[in-house]
Amino acid sequence: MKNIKEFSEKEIAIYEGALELVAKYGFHGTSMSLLTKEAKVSTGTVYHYFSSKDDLMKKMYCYYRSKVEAHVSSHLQGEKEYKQRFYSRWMTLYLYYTQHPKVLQFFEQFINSPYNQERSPHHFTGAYFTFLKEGVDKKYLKPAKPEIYEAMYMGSVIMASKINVFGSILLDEGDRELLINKLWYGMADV
Amino acid sequence: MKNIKEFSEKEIAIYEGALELVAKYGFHGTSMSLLTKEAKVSTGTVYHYFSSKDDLMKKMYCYYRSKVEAHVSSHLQGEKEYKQRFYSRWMTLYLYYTQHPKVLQFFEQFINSPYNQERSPHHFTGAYFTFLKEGVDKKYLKPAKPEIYEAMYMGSVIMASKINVFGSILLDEGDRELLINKLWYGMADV
Amino acid sequence: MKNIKEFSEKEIAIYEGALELVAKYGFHGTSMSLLTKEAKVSTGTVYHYFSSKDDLMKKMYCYYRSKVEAHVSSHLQGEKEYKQRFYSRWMTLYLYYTQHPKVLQFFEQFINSPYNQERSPHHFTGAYFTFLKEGVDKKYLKPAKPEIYEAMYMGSVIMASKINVFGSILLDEGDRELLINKLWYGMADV
Amino acid sequence: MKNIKEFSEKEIAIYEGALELVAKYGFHGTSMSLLTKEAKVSTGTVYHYFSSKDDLMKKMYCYYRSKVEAHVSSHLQGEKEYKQRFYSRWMTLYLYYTQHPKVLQFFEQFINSPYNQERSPHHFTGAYFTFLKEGVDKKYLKPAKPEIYEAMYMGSVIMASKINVFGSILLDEGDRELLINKLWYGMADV
DNA sequence: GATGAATGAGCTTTCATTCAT
DNA sequence: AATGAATGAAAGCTCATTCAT
Repeated sequence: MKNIKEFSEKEIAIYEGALELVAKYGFHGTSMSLLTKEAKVSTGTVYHYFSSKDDLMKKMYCYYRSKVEAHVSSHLQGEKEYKQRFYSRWMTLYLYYTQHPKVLQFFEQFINSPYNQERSPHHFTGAYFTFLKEGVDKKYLKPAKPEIYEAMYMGSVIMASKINVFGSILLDEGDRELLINKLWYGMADV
Repeated sequence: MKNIKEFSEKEIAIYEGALELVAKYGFHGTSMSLLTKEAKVSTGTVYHYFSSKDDLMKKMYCYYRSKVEAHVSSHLQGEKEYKQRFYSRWMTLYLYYTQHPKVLQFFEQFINSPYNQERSPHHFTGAYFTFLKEGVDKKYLKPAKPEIYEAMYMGSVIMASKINVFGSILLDEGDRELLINKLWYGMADV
Repeated sequence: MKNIKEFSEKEIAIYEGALELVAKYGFHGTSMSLLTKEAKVSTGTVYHYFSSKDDLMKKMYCYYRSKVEAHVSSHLQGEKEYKQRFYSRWMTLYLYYTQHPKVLQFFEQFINSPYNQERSPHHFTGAYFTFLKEGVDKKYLKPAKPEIYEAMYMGSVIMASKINVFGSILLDEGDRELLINKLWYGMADV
Repeated sequence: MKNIKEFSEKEIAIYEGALELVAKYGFHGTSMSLLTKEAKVSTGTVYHYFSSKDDLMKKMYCYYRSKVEAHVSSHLQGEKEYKQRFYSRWMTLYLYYTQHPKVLQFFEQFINSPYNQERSPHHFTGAYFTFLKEGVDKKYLKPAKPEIYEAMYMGSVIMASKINVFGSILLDEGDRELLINKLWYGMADV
């Protein structure tokens, strides 16, 4: 896996500038000229690292997804119990999104746009699906197609994050635990 | 509420053409010039009915939301039991989205774009939220902030639809009922 | 054949502006922004009639070639003798080029550029080649591949025009007749 | 005259890369960035040897013209008769161009572009014009302005080469001799 | 109501050139 | 001498919008 340290200063400045702008103005509203001002690089530099605006957006999606994946992974270290991991995965992602709302907004825009050529239904089709499938295979979760759990688990974490980020209401620690509990209660093979 | 019959042929042609294009090319890729070709109307006609592209997109969102709301409402007629409505609302929306994937794609793009100025976290903040709040108030659902249920209910129906539309897997009738059952099991005050 | 009257005012303004600029600054130096100023039309108008700069240049080549062809044709009316036509064709083209040096310069640049995708070696591969082939077939010219005559005839008319246009010397009426005489003397089957 | 041995490896690589690209893509299409890839040198290296793209093109024209001039000269050694030289000059240039079509294409593009600031009508205004003038002065050719002969001689050799290079037809040894014969017949003071 | 040619600001991208290494 | 990342002016082109018909 590509190490984050491999990115040059300029590349990171571009990614960070673009994140700011896409969250604020959307893909359409993020013009190259705005980006060069925000990231404080020249047009030529953007095109030195990326072959087109599309290419930038696709690589940017990979960049932030790697970051979030690394973040979630590092928060799961040492947890062995499935139920504990079920809580942690949900909560870590939720907290990341609510603390980094621009990443969430970027992901949501990307996933629902024509940039998403693999047509993934959400941001973490890999690791999270595997985790839920493991739950079914090892009988922590009641027998069912893992996609059913994927819809419930990913749907709720993303929607809860969006309610927090977009809306006015804030779910406190207790609310969040309640939600995961209900999910677990509905899904687990007690 | 504006009756669907009030729309002129041209207006509908514009909405339908735009739906096609937004699903295929996104907001960015849906230019007015492409739209006039797709809808077989002149530029002038579009600007006769809509004051700008923004105006078109916002009215188009209302148009399709009204259609879906009317569709859902008509499927709930005569159902009195909360649990029955809990099933029907979820299922009807799911079936509508999987049968009209372009509407889903349009809604998702709209909600996550800067066009969504009210910053709604999903497509049916009104009726569906009210329905879930009613469940809490009337104690059909365990006591909790209705937003918790909103995240679980709306998150799962949208995510399940997207898994069907974007992905390769198809949830059959049994799968769908299983999913709603798990939701109900997690949320209901049995 | 497309009648010149079918071209709109704007199209002609574009062709005339482009001719001016290509003659002065070459293809590379003829930017769209210069062209819109010269032709007094907007960028959009250029792209309304032509799909790209390449497309404009190709259509422009056809436009001026048609004009020159029509000019030459109209000067040959009523001439029956091959030798007389041999003189007239050469002279009419020479006079046209020296009186419209920008057309000559445009043609020469076009023919030698990658725009010339049919890889014609000169501007009038059709009518002039046919005329020389007729000369061989009907034995007005000594038996030989018509391409030999094409090289001599077209080469000399274009080079003579260029010597006049680019250089400082002017060939007078007598000089021109001398040249055609020598050509005829070399080529004709006396 | 600058000896070819004085050019460094890099300079030659640049000239050869540029020849390839100009023949393929024209002046416009030959960007410095393409050139550095083709010639396998860095941008800095190009700007070490040439002060600008214009400078490169002008020096490149001199470079290849020197090569062709040297080639033609070496083929004329020992020939004393005017008629023999008349044949050899034409034939040698023709053979060089048909064997090095990219040089011909480069010359033609250069001559007809704004790079040609001296506005030479063809590639060898020096030596070839002098040779034809000598023919008139020494009465090998009929009395006439040497420009008349220049148009016929240079026009035919360049056009014949272009017919071969661009077109499908190949003139064989006999055809070529026929052509020069006709030229000579038209021009010479028998 | 309906048309589509015309507009021009602003878009994405290119490219000759510089300069620190 | 040689490199190539960085620059930014300017290129080709798009596109929301206007308006005379």
